[in-house]
Amino acid sequence: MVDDERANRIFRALADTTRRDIVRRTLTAEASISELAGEYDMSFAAVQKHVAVLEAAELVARTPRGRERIIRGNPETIRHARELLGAFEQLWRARIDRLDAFLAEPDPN
Amino acid sequence: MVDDERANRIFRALADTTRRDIVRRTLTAEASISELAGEYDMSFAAVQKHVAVLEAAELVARTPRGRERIIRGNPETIRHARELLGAFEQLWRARIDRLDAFLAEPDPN
DNA sequence: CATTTGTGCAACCATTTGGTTGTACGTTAC
DNA sequence: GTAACGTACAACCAAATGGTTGCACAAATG
Repeated sequence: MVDDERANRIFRALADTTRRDIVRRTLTAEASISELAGEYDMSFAAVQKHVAVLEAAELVARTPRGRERIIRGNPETIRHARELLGAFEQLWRARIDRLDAFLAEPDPN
Repeated sequence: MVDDERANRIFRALADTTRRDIVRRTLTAEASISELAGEYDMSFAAVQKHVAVLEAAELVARTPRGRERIIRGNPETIRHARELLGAFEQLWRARIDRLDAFLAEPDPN
C-alpha cells in the first residue's frame, strides 16, 4: 500500500519527456533550477513544478547552496524502479519454468 | 520524439497500482477481461479502460477467443522499460568514472 | 428463439496534471 | 542601500485521467 504509492510516484514522474531529461542531466552533472529552466521552452515555474514532482518521487535531491537550489539525480531510486521491473520479469520466467516442467512431465498413461 | 512518446505511455501505464497488478497477473497466467474485472472493486468498464491503457503501451496483448478477449502480459515491453532505466544508471556511472579519472590525474604543477 | 454472458463504447463527472502569470522574499553584486 | 538574481508559491486555466452508468451487439447456452 505504502510501497504502491511510492511506485506510482516514481513511474508517474518518469512518464514525462521533460522530467526524464531533467533526471538524465542531473545524473550526469548537478544543476540549479534556473540552469535547468534555461534548457526548456517553458516558464521557470513549470520547470520548478517538474523538479518538485521528481523530488517527491525521490528521483532527484534538492540541496540549497547560497541563493540557489542544486538538483542532483538519485541513482538509488532508478535502481529501485529497475528492480521492480525485474520482479515482473521474474514472474514471467516462473511461468515459463512451470510450462517447461509440465512439458517434461512423463505422460501418466 | 516517437520513442519518447512510447516511453511516456509505458511509464504512465505502470504508474497505477491496479494496472501493475493486471500486468503481474497476466504475466503469470492469461485471463479474460471479465475474469480480471472480478478481481477488483470497480466496474467492468473501469477495468476495461485500464486494459486499454496497458495495451496502448504494449505492456499487454489482447487476443480474441470466442466471445472473450484473452489478456497476456508482454515481457518484451517490461524488458524495454528496464533497459531505459539501465541507460540512466549508465549515465551516472559515466559521471563517477570521469570523477575518478579527474582524481587520479597527476597534478600538473 | 430467447436469454445470458463478455465485450465495446459513448456520455458524463470529479480530480489531477501541466502549463501560465503575478507576487513576494532571501541572497548576491554594484 | 539598491538593483538584479534565484526561488517559492498562489491563482487560474485547459486538457487528461480515472471512475461511473447506460446501451448496443456478438457469442454461448437454455
